[in-house]
Amino acid sequence: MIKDLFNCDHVGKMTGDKRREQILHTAVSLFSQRGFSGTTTKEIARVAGVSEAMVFRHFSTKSELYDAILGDKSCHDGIRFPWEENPVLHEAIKNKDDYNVFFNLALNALIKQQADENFLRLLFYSALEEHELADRFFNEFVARLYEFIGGYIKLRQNDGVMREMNPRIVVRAFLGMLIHHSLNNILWDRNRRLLDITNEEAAKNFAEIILRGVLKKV
Amino acid sequence: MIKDLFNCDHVGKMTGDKRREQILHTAVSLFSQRGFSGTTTKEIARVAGVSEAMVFRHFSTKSELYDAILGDKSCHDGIRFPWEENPVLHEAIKNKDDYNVFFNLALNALIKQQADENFLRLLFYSALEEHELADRFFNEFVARLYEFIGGYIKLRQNDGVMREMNPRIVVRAFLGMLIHHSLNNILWDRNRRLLDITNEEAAKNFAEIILRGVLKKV
DNA sequence: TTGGAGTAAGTAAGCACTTACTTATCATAC
DNA sequence: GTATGATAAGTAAGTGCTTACTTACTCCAA
Repeated sequence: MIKDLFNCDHVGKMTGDKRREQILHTAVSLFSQRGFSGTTTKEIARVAGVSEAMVFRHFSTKSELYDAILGDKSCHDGIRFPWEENPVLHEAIKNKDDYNVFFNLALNALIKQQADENFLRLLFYSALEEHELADRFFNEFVARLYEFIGGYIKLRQNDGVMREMNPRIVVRAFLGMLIHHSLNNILWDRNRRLLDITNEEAAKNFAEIILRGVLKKV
Repeated sequence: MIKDLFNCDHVGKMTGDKRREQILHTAVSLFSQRGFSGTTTKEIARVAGVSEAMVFRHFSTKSELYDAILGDKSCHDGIRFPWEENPVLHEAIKNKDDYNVFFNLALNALIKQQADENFLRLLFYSALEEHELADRFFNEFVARLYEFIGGYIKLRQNDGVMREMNPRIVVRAFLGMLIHHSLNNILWDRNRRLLDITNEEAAKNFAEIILRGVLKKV
């Protein structure tokens, strides 16, 4: 019963691919909690419910196990762009509905970051530890996000409704609010002592602030 | 000569206190670069230019060495409030010169964060590793910062010049811009590929955005 | 001559990783 | 249907090296 619900706890033999995937997910979870050097292969094996030798059958070194995260499907799920499969955002952009563009971007980001706490932790660990993962995420995701949001701002500047200023500074300010808010909730203020608001409230306020900051008239 | 410049490299005997301090500073530097579990006592000793036994004479365990950072003077230098010894900010607050209040807060924060990269890295490592340092910094510094800036916003709301909204959300948005910008410069975009601006430019733009976001009329 | 600064050379436990072996699975031959 | 054998999943018990930490000592200035 329970084994069916948590298919990771499956006891007995598994197919190679399934076991590999399970070890990888266990590793991601542990690396995100304790970092690379804070995680031991012994513990990965223990949590995955196999012997240490099995870990090394599937991944020849601990580093290779970390590197394999890059190629993992669920990792690339974390790198899903906001404009993909988001008809509401598409509509808002088409209609040049500035508030809903920024509100939607904010809300989506906050929800995703909240749901994938582990991925955010992993990303920060890998940035501090200067692992390729951080670099790749930056180049493949963040850089494109800057182009996308920056592009929209430039468009609205050409329309004459937004003030002339470096669009990328606006993007940095906006993403700063979002990431900092998530980081507070995940890392520093888990019990919401300083600020306890819903994602909707946060998205609404951040969208308002950034728009008033950049629009010529509200 | 060099030994005088870098008083840490002093060879030969030192007084106990001086050696203790030097080992501590070496440790802070290494912990901030590689995290707690990524740093070995052997390397701390090597970089400090003493035997490992000396490290354990001054600090009975590796953890105690980490904990000692909390009590270190230079750590509390990192925790220096923006309203201390900053007459320009004081003046701006007294005159209710909103732009200069926020511009000053931003510029000071950015300069300090840039100068003390190591401290920021240490703070993030300790937050991820759930070390007391992060908690203490949050309670002693961040919480008070929220009260201070939030208090100013509330004051200006009572004056009728700022919109009615949760002041703490504004503080979060503002600090988010600042910290995220520094984090980008330190961690992800060291060569300023995405955005290459001076601290003054950043402070000016961030102050403008947050003020337009919260003021009734600019 | 004594007390504190300093070290060389340990120790036990823990680390990433290996070896030599045992079990389960399943297609095929009978 | 059942025995068989190849193959892949799995492990217990290591390997040598590194880790945090200790011991038993030397050196030197006051």
